[in-house]
Amino acid sequence: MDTKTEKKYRIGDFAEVTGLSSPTLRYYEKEGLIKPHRTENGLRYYTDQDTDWIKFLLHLKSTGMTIEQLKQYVDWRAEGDSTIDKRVALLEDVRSNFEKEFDNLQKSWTILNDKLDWYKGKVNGHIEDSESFAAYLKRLNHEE
Amino acid sequence: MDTKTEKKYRIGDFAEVTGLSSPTLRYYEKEGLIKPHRTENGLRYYTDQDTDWIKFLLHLKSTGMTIEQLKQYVDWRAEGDSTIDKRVALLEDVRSNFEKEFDNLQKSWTILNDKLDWYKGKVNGHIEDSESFAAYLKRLNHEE
DNA sequence: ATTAAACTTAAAGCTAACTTTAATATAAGA
DNA sequence: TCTTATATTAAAGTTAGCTTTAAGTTTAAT
Repeated sequence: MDTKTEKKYRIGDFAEVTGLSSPTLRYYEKEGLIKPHRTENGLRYYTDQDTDWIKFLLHLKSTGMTIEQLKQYVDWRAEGDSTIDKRVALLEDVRSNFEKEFDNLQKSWTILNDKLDWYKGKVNGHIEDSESFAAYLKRLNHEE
Repeated sequence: MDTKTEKKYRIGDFAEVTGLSSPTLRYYEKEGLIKPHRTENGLRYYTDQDTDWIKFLLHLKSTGMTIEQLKQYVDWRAEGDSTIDKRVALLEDVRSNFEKEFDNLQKSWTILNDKLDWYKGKVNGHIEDSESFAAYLKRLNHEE
């Protein structure tokens, strides 16, 4: 009566599922971020639960968490519910840094767009050829 | 009748102004991103125009432009108006990549926040202890 | 005039996050 | 059964973007 036959992925298939390479998966394992299962012959295999974790891990990574921080997170998780506060504190710290960086990025995006507008204005002549980009930004109130 | 006495910054002061280190400024110079002036004794100095350029460069950098791409941009700029199309194309390419990455970051930010909410719900008991994070995301319609 | 801080160069070193290599073993399909 | 794909390990190599070092020179303040 097996209520749920778990799908098993070998490293190559799991690499496709996650968008990572096999060497990267082995690297993450070596760094302690994943713990795949093994067949009786010693081959790695991964399950759908591992997929969930990898996806979450990749989101954390793109918010700026380093491998080392992720490792810390994994270790705390393995210790159980007594470390929830630490995990929350870590994630809140990551979020706070990320938000700062995110604001910077928005600013940079604005400046990049301004520059493209400036080029276009220059090319079809509705911005004075003599108006510097710095002056243009000042006029838009986008300078720092 | 000197209509405008330009302020001159030595590398250490310019480092403070830009938030970069002196070695980084020398490195950027070696890579062809800046061309400071020199005193008669060979010391570098920078002007307010250089500040504008560095600020813009740092914005481009944070949108994902590499040193190499910045160097290309600088070279084209030095060639004059005939390369405006190339520069615009480069910046548009950078913008497009940036926008994709930005969407990802927004998604990651959402997931990070969901995780923190999940932890909080778990701790003060209004999320079933048995509800996995994956299930929680599904309930919020935030899964991939 | 002296001294300390700041500058000069070229080259080597560092860090994060992989990627590649080499030599070998296991597994899956015809 | 044979062949080919995929797996195994440990270790070395790569890349971007700086940072540090070493040995000497210039500047600024006392």
